[in-house]
Amino acid sequence: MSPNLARFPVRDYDLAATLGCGQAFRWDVRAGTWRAVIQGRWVELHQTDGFIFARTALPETDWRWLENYLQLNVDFTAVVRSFPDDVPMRNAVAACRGLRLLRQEPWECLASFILSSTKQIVQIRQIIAALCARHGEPVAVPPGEIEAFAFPTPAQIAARTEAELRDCKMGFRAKYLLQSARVVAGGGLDFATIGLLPLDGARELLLQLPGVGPKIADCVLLFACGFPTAFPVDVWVMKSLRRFYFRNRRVHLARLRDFAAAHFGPNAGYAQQYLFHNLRLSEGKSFLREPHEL
DNA sequence: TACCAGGAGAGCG
DNA sequence: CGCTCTCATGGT
Repeated sequence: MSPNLARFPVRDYDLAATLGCGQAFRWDVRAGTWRAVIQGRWVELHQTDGFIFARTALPETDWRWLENYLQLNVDFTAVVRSFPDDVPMRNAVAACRGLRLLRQEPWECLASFILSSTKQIVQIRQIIAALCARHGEPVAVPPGEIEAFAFPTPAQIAARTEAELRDCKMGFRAKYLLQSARVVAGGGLDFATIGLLPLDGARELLLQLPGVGPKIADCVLLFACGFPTAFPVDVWVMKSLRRFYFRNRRVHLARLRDFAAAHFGPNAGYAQQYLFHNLRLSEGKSFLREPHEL
């Protein structure tokens, strides 16, 4: 096989749901084919007949970066088996079976979710696309493909002004992104060590960054740092938990966290993603859809 | 047009 | 603490 092509056998993997569900914001889909830039590499994916097919712009000798990103080694059956056997979880798994959690780059994940607060997923995607196009490095793309950009490094963002970032339509989040970028670029936060800490200690470090509260911290811990019990609580998860487990009563975040740890088990973060998406689907929010043909 | 979005921080009692 | 208000911007 050509050195820029690869093929991975998969079971219980819904690539479209996984890439289009709003855990990562840089994927574009066209005719069932997904394109993005991961770790500075242009990559194109599609799924058919039990395989995920990958194409890169440049030759690859080692595909572990992609296998890791897609979490191909995760035993999906074991994850689902670890969920509580109750009606809300059974319904959620049935509704979005094959939805996986990705393993994203920590800085990109952190920056993306700093930009996510009180924004719709479509708008988050637009902000991040603008940020990358203006301040990220161009990457190699195959002939005929449109230009693509790496996610800007902490140093690249730290070197910008708040006004330049605001020009990417991120509003009041510009200040948070800039300040957090300067902390990370200055060595004030090391993602390599965060993954070695206990969950509470790792969360505490992230919470020190401006613009990072409990929800965003847990998104980074779950989506990028490998903490399977991190449990981001946004409005959707709150709504779902209140409806199904708290008789629609209001619940404090700390209490919710204790409940999640006790009830959802070692893959609580995975369970959270299923509850999130099942509620969104039931309320008319879809996964990322292809642009309409004219 | 009006509403609201995968929140966080500051000010208040 | 616990509550409320504000922060920018644009999709629906």
